[in-house]
Amino acid sequence: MMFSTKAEYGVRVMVELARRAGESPGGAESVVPLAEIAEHDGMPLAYLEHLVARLRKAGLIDSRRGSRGGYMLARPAEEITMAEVVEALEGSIAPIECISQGPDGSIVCSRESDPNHTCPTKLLWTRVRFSIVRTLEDTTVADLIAVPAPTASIPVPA
Amino acid sequence: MMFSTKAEYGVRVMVELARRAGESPGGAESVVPLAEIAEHDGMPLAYLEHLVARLRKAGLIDSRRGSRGGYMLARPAEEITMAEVVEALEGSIAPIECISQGPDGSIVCSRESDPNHTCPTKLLWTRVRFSIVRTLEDTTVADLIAVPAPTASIPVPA
DNA sequence: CTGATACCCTAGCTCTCAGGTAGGTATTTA
DNA sequence: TAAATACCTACCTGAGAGCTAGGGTATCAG
Repeated sequence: MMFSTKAEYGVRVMVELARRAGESPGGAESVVPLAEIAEHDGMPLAYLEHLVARLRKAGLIDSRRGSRGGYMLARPAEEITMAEVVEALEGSIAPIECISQGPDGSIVCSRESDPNHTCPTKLLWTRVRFSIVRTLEDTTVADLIAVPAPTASIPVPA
Repeated sequence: MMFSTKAEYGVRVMVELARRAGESPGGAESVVPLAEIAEHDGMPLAYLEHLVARLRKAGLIDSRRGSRGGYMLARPAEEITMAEVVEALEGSIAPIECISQGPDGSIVCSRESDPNHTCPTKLLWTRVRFSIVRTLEDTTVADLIAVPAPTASIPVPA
């Protein structure tokens, strides 16, 4: 297990916001109260509030306070990648503790404090990290709202 | 952080075994005592013993007991993939707790106990898992023993 | 204005588990 | 036999995931 439920829950919130954004019949902004999402998906409201705070600080969602308030996506669902969402929730994406991304974008291995002792596994973790990031960047919120209908193609066990 | 030091240490052990296998001048089998690797890489010996036990049970290394005993790779370094190593150490590869691989190879989401409620994030985690596994399968122990000079940047496969 | 709604913030709680220690037994070589 | 080494089981401990608690603050309906 690698990502925590922070990513799990957070992504589900984003998907739910995107779904309801398409629902609004008039020109309404369609802000969604968090309690509604929490109940719909069976996630603890108080915990979601923490995650949503991170998403807001990352500029991925906007909020409206007060009665009739709630949250909405800050940008169209097609323009929000999972890389942004996951990074906002989990922090910098690193497949293993010793690997991180420096401010200049280069991959840094904390085992290599001694410069003439390169870490043999750095190549592996760099590759893994790259493939994860690329996959997350290639998937947007919009990709996840179009889940196929549960009716067809799912065989019901006897 | 996603993989633990189990993967980190275990991979380093495999690489070290591969390196010393190429050293033997005669036709010697070149078994390596674990204490030697532990000291060379600065890893705790008692902890390594646990990890090595997993690698042995997975058939990735062989052992010889008694004085002058030690460990050696069970197969050529080119034929041992990181997917095997990491899976032996960490268990089944899953990017998140709710996702796992069923016995038939299909990806299972534990949130989908209710068959008419498909999990919207399953697509994402499936994609991420697939990209991780593919990267691990494409990298062998042999790829890591040839560490480039500290100067060069690290290439990433397309 | 007043209350209800719902966002927003800070603290702290609990249980799991990564990461490691300890101490013993079995097996081989010299 | 003595030393070296693999092998096994049990235990310990700090940190962090995954919450809960309880307040504060902005906004809107009436």
